[in-house]
Amino acid sequence: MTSPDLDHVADDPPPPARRYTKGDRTKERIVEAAADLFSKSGYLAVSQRDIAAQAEITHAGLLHHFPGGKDELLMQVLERRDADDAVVLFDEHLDAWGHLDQTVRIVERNARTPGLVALYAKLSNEASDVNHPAHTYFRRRYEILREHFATVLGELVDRHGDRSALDPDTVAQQLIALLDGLQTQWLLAPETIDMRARLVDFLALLGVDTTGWRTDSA
Amino acid sequence: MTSPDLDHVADDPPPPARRYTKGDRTKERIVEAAADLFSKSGYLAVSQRDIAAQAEITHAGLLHHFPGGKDELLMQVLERRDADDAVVLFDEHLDAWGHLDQTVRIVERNARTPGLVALYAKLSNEASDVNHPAHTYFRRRYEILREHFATVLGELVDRHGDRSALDPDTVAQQLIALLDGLQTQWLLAPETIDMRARLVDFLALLGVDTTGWRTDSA
DNA sequence: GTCTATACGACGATAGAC
DNA sequence: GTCTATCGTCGTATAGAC
Repeated sequence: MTSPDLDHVADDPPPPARRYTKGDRTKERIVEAAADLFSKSGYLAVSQRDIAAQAEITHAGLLHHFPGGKDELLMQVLERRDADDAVVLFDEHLDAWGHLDQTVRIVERNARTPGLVALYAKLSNEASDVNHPAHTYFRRRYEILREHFATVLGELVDRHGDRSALDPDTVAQQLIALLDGLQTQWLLAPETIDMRARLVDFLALLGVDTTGWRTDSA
Repeated sequence: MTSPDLDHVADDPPPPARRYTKGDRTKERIVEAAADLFSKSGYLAVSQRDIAAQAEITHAGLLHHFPGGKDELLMQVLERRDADDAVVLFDEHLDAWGHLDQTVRIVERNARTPGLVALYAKLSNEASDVNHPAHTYFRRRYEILREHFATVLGELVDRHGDRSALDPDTVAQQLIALLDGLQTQWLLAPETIDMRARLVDFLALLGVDTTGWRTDSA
């Protein structure tokens, strides 16, 4: 799937509460430009020079701030988006049903931001190579997601005891797989698939009460 | 998912039953080299010069046979693999249950060929861009797959009438999504997931009798 | 029809001046 | 902190030898 998560993934030491320097503002501009271009054209189609131009800096100037080049920029963009999603996904005030509801909402939002969704989808596959700059990031990401949904689904299975044969952890893997796979099809041919409806169908199949969600508006 | 399909996708006019020329053999060597390198290193990491070198030909010589460069080579590699899978997937002597059984077998085989699986996975996401050389190919591919599984699932739903509320076409979308998504997780962290077992779980959830399949050997 | 030689512009990367 | 200059490699293209 596309966005949920992290802060957790990038658990750097807390930033030393420094003052904003000129370089920080330049960095900001560069990351902004990178996010914009990545979302529009994908990761691989964008060059360092493109990003530098949009940030109104030289190609070499960009590399001064981000020696890792596109890879490093990419991580910045990912972590930035993740911070947003972590807020809604890991809200401790929600019960299991509420968490699934949030998941549906994230799917709905994703359907409105194809650029970033496509970026995540491409990356999560590129990153299967152990040498890819985002490999560790995505491994951690899926680990956290699986844990999250296993907990959520575990609670729901306990409540509707009728399906107690289902193992929360493996069902979580299935749920995540479904979300990812739906996105692949949706990105390829948006008019042929209703991601939200298919997700709700699956939850219904699991025995989750989806009344109020079930609007098959494809 | 990774491989099933086509001949159907590349519906060129039947080849004019020509004799093998020297160039055909060279083409063969080049496609072989491309398939090998793509599987090992992915599509984007491989250069035309790499392929040419492995095929023992000049970079420009390669372009004589494949003016479209890597893109054209890519399609050759894809269609070659597809020809194999079409045989087992679209076998008309099989009933619906047999077709699902073949699907499970393909998943098992995929688990033994990570290179090509990774290539397909990366491509099916890269190809969401309408300008990608394989965009049309993948659209067609998913269309055929959905049709195929809709038919298969439709028959099974008819037999076990108890779940007749399920729409074969949308369930087919879910099944394909599951297969794709499981691969993403498996490529990223093979030791954490059993693709075959998760597929069988899903089929069981649909009410398909999976006795004899259920070997949760993760 | 098969292939080599050669060149072009854009890329990621680095060194060093200001 | 930002620049210019330069490197080797990439995909692409063309001219012409065999």
